[in-house]
Amino acid sequence: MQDAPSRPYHHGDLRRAVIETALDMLREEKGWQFTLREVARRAGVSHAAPYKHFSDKAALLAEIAMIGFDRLRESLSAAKSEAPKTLRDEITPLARAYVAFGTDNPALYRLMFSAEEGKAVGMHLNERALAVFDVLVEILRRGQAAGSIRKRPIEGQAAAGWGLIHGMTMLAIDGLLVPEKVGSAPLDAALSTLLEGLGNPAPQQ
Amino acid sequence: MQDAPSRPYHHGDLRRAVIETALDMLREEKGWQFTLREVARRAGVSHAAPYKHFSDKAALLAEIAMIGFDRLRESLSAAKSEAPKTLRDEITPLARAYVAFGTDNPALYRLMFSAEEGKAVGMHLNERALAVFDVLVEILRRGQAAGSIRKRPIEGQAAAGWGLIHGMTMLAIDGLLVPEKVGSAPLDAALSTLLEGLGNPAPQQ
DNA sequence: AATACATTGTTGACACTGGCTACTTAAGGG
DNA sequence: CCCTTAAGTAGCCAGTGTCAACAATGTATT
Repeated sequence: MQDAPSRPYHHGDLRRAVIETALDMLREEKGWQFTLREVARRAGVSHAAPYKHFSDKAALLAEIAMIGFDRLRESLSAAKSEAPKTLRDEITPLARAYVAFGTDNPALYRLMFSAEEGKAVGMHLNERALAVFDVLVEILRRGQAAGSIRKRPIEGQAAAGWGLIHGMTMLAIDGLLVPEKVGSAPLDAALSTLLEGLGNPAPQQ
Repeated sequence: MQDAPSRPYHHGDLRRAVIETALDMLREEKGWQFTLREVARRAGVSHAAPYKHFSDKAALLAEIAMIGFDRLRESLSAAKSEAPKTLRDEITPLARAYVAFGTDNPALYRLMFSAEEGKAVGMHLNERALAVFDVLVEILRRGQAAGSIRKRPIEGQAAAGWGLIHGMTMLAIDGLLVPEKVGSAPLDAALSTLLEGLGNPAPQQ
């Protein structure tokens, strides 16, 4: 990590630098144009340098998408509340963190869910995506065990949860959650409806 | 509409043909690479011909996105049941038609929700997108009036509905609704949860 | 009917970008 | 001192959007 005014011939840690630069680009531009040359340019290296670390554009993209899922998971872990009293207390911060991740990294989030960007990679990618799904399943399972959640097939409940959050995230990214139509806090409102669908009639608010 | 072996110099209705060809392409390829030249090629005209009907690539794209929303609306109208007895009977076919539209036209659906593909167009595009939203609001409003739906702010309920359907559609397009994780009929299951969140406790199933 | 005009196509080219591939050059490690 | 690694330079090749000039066809006007 040398910061010498005249950079040394060898960058030292270009692989990481390229990934970081790419992530920065995806954070800034919603518009999804991603060129290797541009990444190299912004990383301050020649346009062919990345090829020493990534066999292919698709390879870089795939790795970035995976990292995206990892970071999403970190965001969710960080947002996890310690001793949630109600299901709402448990889910709300997670949902907010999820949507925030999407709106903070619009192009990255789209990339993560574009699939078929490498076929063979698809498997691993799906694994990581479905790992996020598992977090939700876990919460619901505990909720059912504790009796705060209706006894329904968990997959269906989790599908509803993931679908809702994913959908709200996408709509938010696309600027479609305009307040005039959808109210001031659409996510919270939607969550309320979801929670009423998940929770047992009695105890929940 | 002449089918003469040697096509006449003038296509006759190229504008429509270009749009139709483009829609075909978007229906086939999930992978979202869309070039004017390819459209022209497949439409059987020279690569510059489309410029007589569309000032710009963005213009064509914008028009196609709008048509996409129109067709989505038609699909929904066609799926509307006549005399639905329950809220579930009313919403299920609509939701299925919505998701089916997405999975049948993956690239088109993505295009419709990519926004910023023309800025100025964004307004009109959003109008049409939100028109779909209004369909949902209408159903919910009647449901509330009839007493089959909880009295909550409608925007929130509609946001939950749209978010859920949109999210499920996206997940389906991306092949993320794998049965092992998410069950055999994830949409129906998710709808059940949603409906339990929307409906009043007593009458609903 | 003949001619002018507007439409709608074709051809060809330009500018540019972008992925990728040699080949060359620096630097560090055995 | 050599050899591997990691960077730079140069360039190829394929596309793409777009424009300008030309050709065919239909339409209106005289």
